[in-house]
Amino acid sequence: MRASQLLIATLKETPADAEVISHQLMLRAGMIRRLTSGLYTWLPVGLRTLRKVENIVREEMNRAGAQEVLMPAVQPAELWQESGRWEQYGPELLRMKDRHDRDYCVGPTHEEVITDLVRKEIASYKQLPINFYQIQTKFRDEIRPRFGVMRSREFIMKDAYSFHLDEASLKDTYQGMYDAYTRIFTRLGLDFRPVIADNGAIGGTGSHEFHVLAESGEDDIVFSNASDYAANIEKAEALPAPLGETPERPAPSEELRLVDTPNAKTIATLVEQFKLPIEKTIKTLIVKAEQGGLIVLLVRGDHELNEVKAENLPQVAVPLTMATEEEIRAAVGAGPGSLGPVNLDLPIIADRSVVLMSDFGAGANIDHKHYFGINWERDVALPQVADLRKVAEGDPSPDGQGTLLIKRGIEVGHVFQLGQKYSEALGASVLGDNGKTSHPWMGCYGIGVTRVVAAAIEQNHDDAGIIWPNAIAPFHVALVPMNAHKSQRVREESERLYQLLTQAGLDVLLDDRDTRPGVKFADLELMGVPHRLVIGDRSLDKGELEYKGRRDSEATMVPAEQIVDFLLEKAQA
RNA sequence: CGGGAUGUAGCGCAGCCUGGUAGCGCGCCUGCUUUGGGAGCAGGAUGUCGGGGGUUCGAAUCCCUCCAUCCCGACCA
Repeated sequence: MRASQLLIATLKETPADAEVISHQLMLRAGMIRRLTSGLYTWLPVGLRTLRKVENIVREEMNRAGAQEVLMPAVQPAELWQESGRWEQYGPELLRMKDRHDRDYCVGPTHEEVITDLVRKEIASYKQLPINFYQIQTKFRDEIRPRFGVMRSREFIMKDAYSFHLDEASLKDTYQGMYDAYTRIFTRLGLDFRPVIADNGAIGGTGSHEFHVLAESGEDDIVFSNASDYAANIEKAEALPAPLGETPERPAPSEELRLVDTPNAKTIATLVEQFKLPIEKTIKTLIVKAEQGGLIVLLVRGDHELNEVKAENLPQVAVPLTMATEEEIRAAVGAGPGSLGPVNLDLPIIADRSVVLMSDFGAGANIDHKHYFGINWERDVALPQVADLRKVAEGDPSPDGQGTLLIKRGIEVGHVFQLGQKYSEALGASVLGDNGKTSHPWMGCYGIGVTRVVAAAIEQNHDDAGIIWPNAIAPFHVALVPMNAHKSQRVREESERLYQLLTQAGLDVLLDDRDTRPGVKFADLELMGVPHRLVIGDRSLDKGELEYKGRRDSEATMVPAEQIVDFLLEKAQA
């Protein structure tokens, strides 16, 4: 590619509405432009990288035995009504009508369509297992699109769906996909971790997310410092004590007393005003119950509620909804800020750590009053116990080895054992070797292709711009001729190298623009081209070429006759 | 959905408080010079001042309203 024939739409200044670095750099490098909220046009330079990501994903999916299909982006409401998700899916589902007033949606995912295909095309166990994938544009009407292409409304996703006669076969393919994902993200040159994930509302038996580690990530990932345990914080179990140890509740040492706390509406002020250790306080959260009415969740003052764990409790209404102040007053007689377990006539579920507390403080369910010196059993009956809290750094690892660290991650992939939910709902069935029909077991496997591009930048950039891993760079190498307008030799040598390197299989950008070298250097660095060759009379006199890697601080001289091998090696690293 | 902010040339911004007919930097176009790190000089083009309504002799500026975008929140007692 010649730069003179490429839209190099670089920007010197950072557009004001770009928050994260990948969004800023994608705009500045001329990779994308925003059309409107959550919708982006991919410019030529950006598209080259996007296609490279797609191709790596495609190659590895094929290698893993999946078959590529392409399903419609627009889907009929009927299918979604069959699966029950037309009602279930909230406003994220973009719905529309055609000229005949029939309902459609723009697919945020394709379980329904693929299951429909399978129920029509697959009839025998002999055709199983089978795994279909596509690379498709999805639409999710996010409440708040942000971070550019990282959380946009329209995005490209690789989604795969596998079908199996039994659970064992599903687990087999699941492992195959897990391995394929590991190969994909390794080839993409990303620093990633597979982590145990929550199954969410879909249910199923197991799932892993693949996260790219980056400060700007939207998820908290927990790791053990002593084993390979890694999980989304949503899923990480909070142990009451390190495995093998039996936690004990200290004996009471204080009397129960009612204290006036007129200004203590939060844990923070309570701790500050009454010199109470924060781990001797309780947060009393009141949420809507599944059966109607309210239910109380207790978490230690220094802990945070894990919303997903709460939602997974059968008694708690989904989605988790905090009671309003009016509802609390009607049920308790006191307002938020003065709530506690003593004399509380509502069902209570306490976190594991809460029932290990003694001599603690909590609201008295009387406005502006708290009880201090509360002890279980003596002052209030032990409630139902559950794992409710988010783990914190330093907690014991759930696998019994070491303690937990927390890092931020960007979710770029998700593998999921779906079970039979969709095959049952849509009535997909196959005949087994015993002559009986059964609903196939399903797995689904997603990769956020557009998000991968942003995640790669979050992980690979410096002050000058993007630093692409070789595998997804828009160009492997840029040729910068010096003084081309004066030196015929430089022009000819640049052309020759361009042909030579291109024929060697490299993606080469010949910067033949009529601008000053400084402009070219700055643009090429911004765009993240990993390798640069300067062709000038000075070095040609010595039979050399000047090479500089994007991360190098100094250029190095390379004998001209070795340049192809030299670059081939560099571009594979 | 709640709170905050912003909307002026392609991009980044000033002007608004105190109304008088729009400006700066970058970019863009022309010419000359320049060519190893975002060139210099000279000349030039580009704005429904987010939309609509109102106040006024007069509105980018004041008032009302709508829209769009961004940020924060929607996990807290």
